[in-house]
Amino acid sequence: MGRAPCCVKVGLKKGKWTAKEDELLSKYIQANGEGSWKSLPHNAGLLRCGKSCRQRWINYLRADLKNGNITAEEEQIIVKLHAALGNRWSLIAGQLPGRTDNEIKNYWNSNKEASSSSNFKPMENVTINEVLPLPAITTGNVEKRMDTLSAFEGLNDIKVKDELLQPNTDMSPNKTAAIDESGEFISCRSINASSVGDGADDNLDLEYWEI
DNA sequence: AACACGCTCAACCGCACTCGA
DNA sequence: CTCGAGTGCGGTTGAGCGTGT
Repeated sequence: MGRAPCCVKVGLKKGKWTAKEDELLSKYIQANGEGSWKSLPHNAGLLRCGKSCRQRWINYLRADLKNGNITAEEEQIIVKLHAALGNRWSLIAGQLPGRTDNEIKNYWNSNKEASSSSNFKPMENVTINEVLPLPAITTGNVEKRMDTLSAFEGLNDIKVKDELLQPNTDMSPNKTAAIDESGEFISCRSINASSVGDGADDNLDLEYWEI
């Protein structure tokens, strides 16, 4: 027996939003600000649940949203960030001003066949030798900072210093990102978890985005 | 013209997390 | 410390639309 749906109250509306509902929601938030989603529908005169209002506002009504298709530049960023972060759409959206997690998720699900195949190659000649902080990623009011591995090319074997193989707080060990000195994402996925912590000479199953 | 099929995307659902009492 | 309400997030669904036959 699961948790009851959020819109279980009798009379709450579901489905497509009307222009009138959008107007009510927009006006209320412009006057009173975001937050208190639970009570917002009642206060704004909407027969919707709070979650529905929040989602509608965040994904479609916010003034700073970008209209139009994902650009080639944005696509590149999405692919790289997805390789680094996996399906963490809100984090990815945080790096693309004007885009929402839902929009990026839909885009990815529609294009993943084209995006996921040929651009990743086995990583060679790389030693991961330093842990660097990523720039802070902000989602909503929450700022998240992640430790990552930094990869440098030009060495013969794939080695990771043992002391660097520590799970960070934001990613599981097999979903660790790597960035180069300039902050570009290079190595982003498929660190074999069984290798983590086994020693400096472990060969890791790494793949990277070829810049 | 009619139907089938595939794609897009808005919206829903439920779990996870946060925070205050 | 525990619990519960509120909120955030990612997965999934399904209506609508375009395209091919």
